[in-house]
Amino acid sequence: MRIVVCDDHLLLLEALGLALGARGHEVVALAGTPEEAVSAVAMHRPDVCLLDVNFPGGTSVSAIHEIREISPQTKVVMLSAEADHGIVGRAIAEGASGYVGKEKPIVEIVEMLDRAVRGQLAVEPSLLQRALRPQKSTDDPLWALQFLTDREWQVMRCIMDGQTTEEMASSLGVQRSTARTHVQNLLTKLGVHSRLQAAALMSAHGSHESWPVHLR
Amino acid sequence: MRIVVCDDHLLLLEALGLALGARGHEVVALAGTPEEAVSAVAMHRPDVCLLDVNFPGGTSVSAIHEIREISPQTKVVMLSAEADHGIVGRAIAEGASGYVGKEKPIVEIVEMLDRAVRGQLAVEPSLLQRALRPQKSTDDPLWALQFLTDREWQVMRCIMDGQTTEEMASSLGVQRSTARTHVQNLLTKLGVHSRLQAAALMSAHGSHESWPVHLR
DNA sequence: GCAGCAATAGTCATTAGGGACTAGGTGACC
DNA sequence: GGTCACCTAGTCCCTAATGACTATTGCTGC
Repeated sequence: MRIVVCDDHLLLLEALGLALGARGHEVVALAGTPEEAVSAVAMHRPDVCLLDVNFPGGTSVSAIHEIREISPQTKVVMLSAEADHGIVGRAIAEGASGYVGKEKPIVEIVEMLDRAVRGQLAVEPSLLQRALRPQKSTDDPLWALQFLTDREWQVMRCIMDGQTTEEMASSLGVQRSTARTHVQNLLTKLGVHSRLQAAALMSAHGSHESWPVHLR
Repeated sequence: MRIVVCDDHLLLLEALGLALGARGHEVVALAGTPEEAVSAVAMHRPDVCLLDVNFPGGTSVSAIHEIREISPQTKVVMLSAEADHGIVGRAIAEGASGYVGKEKPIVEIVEMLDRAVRGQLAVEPSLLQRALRPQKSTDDPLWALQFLTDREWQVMRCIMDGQTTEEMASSLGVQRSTARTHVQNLLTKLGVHSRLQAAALMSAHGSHESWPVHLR
């Protein structure tokens, strides 16, 4: 197998390259960022790209799409540090062929890469089940987040910073009544009754992942 | 060098073992948890133990102490995924000889291990500087956390959950006036003026690390 | 026994926050 | 040109939260 590996931990990158090389596979490129991975794939057209999911702003997930477009014969297998079940489904939906955790032994990872190259889906059945179950339904506490406007996301950040209405108004450059309206709309959309609950909602359910990309 | 490696990602564990082996070092044991690392060190008495800091509840840091006690000739070098500057100082204070990030190339990690074995401190100067600067002084926003009582930590958890005073009172099994007093004392101790600010303080500055161990 | 702390409970006055509205201005889309 | 979504700004009324207190109980350590 000809492989491109992408991870932000140089240590893992090099070590994994060695381990895969020792098993008779050819690691044609090491990438430290999804962008590097995309250009490496464009250049080398590998059989498979092993891509760490843990990059800020969902760059990994969007990289899947680019890679599949640039080099359709290249399968993409996601590599995850934590068992971040939520992202499995999105990765597969974007075109990834597999998803494997870093807690797995190398033999299993190689096995997954092999399955991906053979055209099979290389995901643990239990993970796949869990990814398919919660169909992003309206009873999800985070379902409503997608309806927040940009301004409301800014207001959300102010809330997360513990600002009062007046601080919020001055940092947004509007009247306090306006800031108040934004807060109120935000609370209504989220179905909560206080800013504190809104903050709790965000910090409890992976605030980072649900944050819109263009607003950090 | 005879090395014990401890990380919860089996992938990194194995790959790192291979990479170190390929450079002529002997990895005598791989450990998936700090506890395993401690017993592995007790059994093999290695020159150095490479220990991932990323274990919940600060088990890594306490493992340093145990390792140093069981096998004083064994140097401990911490391995970190994120540049978690805050923990560098604690690790060194507990007896670690070094601290290196996973984003470093293997040659540099081997170099650090070598320096640790030679009795030198194997920490990036910039990290060490940053670790020594904020002397846990009273101007640290988290300095006051150590003065919170157990009850106040429970109240803090209620606040983080977005509960109102009444919800808090019923979940703590006290009168609302009592819950109120606890909240007020908590706010005063933290030097903030609202529960939202308290929550922001906790979620912004690594809420997990500063939480007392016996209360999760 | 007494000092000190924590937990409990209460008071009063003030401010901030929230619910439910209305409404003007803007830009996008059909 | 009209509709719609969004940002803006305002009102009235009420509840929740905060600040600043006092006070009792129970436990711990000297």
